[in-house]
Amino acid sequence: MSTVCSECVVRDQSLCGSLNDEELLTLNRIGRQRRLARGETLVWAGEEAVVCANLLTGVLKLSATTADGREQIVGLLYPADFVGRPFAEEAEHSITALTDVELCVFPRKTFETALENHVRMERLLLRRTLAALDEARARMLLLGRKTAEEKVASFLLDMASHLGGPCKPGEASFDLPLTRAQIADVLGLTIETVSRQMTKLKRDGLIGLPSGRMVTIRDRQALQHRAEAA
Amino acid sequence: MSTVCSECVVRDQSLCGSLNDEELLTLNRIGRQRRLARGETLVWAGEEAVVCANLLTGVLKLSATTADGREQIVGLLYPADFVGRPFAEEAEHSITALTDVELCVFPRKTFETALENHVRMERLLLRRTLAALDEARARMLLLGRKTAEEKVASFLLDMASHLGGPCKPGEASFDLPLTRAQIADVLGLTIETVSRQMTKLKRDGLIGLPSGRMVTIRDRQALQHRAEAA
DNA sequence: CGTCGCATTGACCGATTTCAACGCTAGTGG
DNA sequence: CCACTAGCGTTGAAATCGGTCAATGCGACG
Repeated sequence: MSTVCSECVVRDQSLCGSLNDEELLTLNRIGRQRRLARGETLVWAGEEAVVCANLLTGVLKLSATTADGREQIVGLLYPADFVGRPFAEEAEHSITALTDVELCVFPRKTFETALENHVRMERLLLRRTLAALDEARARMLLLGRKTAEEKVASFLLDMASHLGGPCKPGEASFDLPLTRAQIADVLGLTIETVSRQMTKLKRDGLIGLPSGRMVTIRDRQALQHRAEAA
Repeated sequence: MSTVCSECVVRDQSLCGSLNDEELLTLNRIGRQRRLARGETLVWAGEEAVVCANLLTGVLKLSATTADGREQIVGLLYPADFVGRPFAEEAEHSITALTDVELCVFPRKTFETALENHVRMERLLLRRTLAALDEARARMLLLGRKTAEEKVASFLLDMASHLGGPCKPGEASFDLPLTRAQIADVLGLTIETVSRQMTKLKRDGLIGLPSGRMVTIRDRQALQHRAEAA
């Protein structure tokens, strides 16, 4: 893991891509690299939100819970995504590593100041936040109006586009970074329903499940069809 | 409806609150007042997103639909809220008036330029977008993990805080701007379930339903309790 | 080999949907 | 003035999707 921003693996895709070399030096000074093991939590909902970060490698989940412990995953973060919530004293959501993770962490307050001093970065964050809002709303449609089968199909396509490289037309394989329980928490279902829907899709030949977390998209078009209609 | 920004009903609460009088003049020039009747649509999902706006009076809904016509309302907008999606060519959601509405409308492109020239406004939009994202995610928890009763109770409390004036401790009455069908589309339920849950809350004395759209919060605390636990 | 965590499968149950009837209110036109 | 209709809301009965509970399978790891 390099300690120099200019050699960063997500240099051009992350928010920092908006900075020139000189500005990067400033950021370099306030940022700190950090690793999280699978399962570790960076931020706890309800506690003070101390940090922001850029995600370098791995996958994070953003989750909310009811008072009695039901959990809903409200977002997944991938490399180059911005992590955290500037301008909020208290964290609304927990942020937890689904895989081992590398982050470039900033103290939130310091980062907020940096934002104000680097308009282009602020602008980029605005665009990303707007995009995240669109995505969240798309997921509201999924949660509120889609059937279990549609949810699972949509989820698999989503994962494929994030993990299976740039959208290939035909087959694609990838290793799910989530357990069935976590998938259930993304989709607002139970473990059992997720499992049943996946075996159904497998039986119907749309996907393959060679082993535990491995998934192969066999017929992307049919899958897309199931993600939309009843 | 005044045509001068400085006399605007939402002058201080809207995005424009970040502008000084001189800057307001610039915006005054590009903005145009517009009324929508209940049921009229400002933006259609899938079409080019031509406008942004500030909402002056009334309530708007933001909605997404599946290919086969199921609808999910993904947001409600109240006076002083910002309307539209800068930096997107195509609208992801339809924007429709739930009541008669007054707007201050800007051509999207022009508004984007204005944003870039007025950093304080851009900054304010960033904060609002971050807040909207938090809200969307809270609603994801509701859609994915709450029961019908919890959804309806949460919804009523939400409406009360928006329409019943600043959060009074005891009773509060308001006129719902939504039909039962629209409430169902907000909560990811059916009309019938919404109706049944509301009569249940009424039977139990937590709310009153004097006539069609009128609602009285009788016991806010009990209602809050039902919004959270099973 | 035993255990632990995760995944699958089956049987049953129940909350919510679906389908259908009915009621209320407001507007309309005879 | 009063049927008559249209739109919205309520209520009931039946069906269903997904949840719950419980058993089993399967690998990895000590």
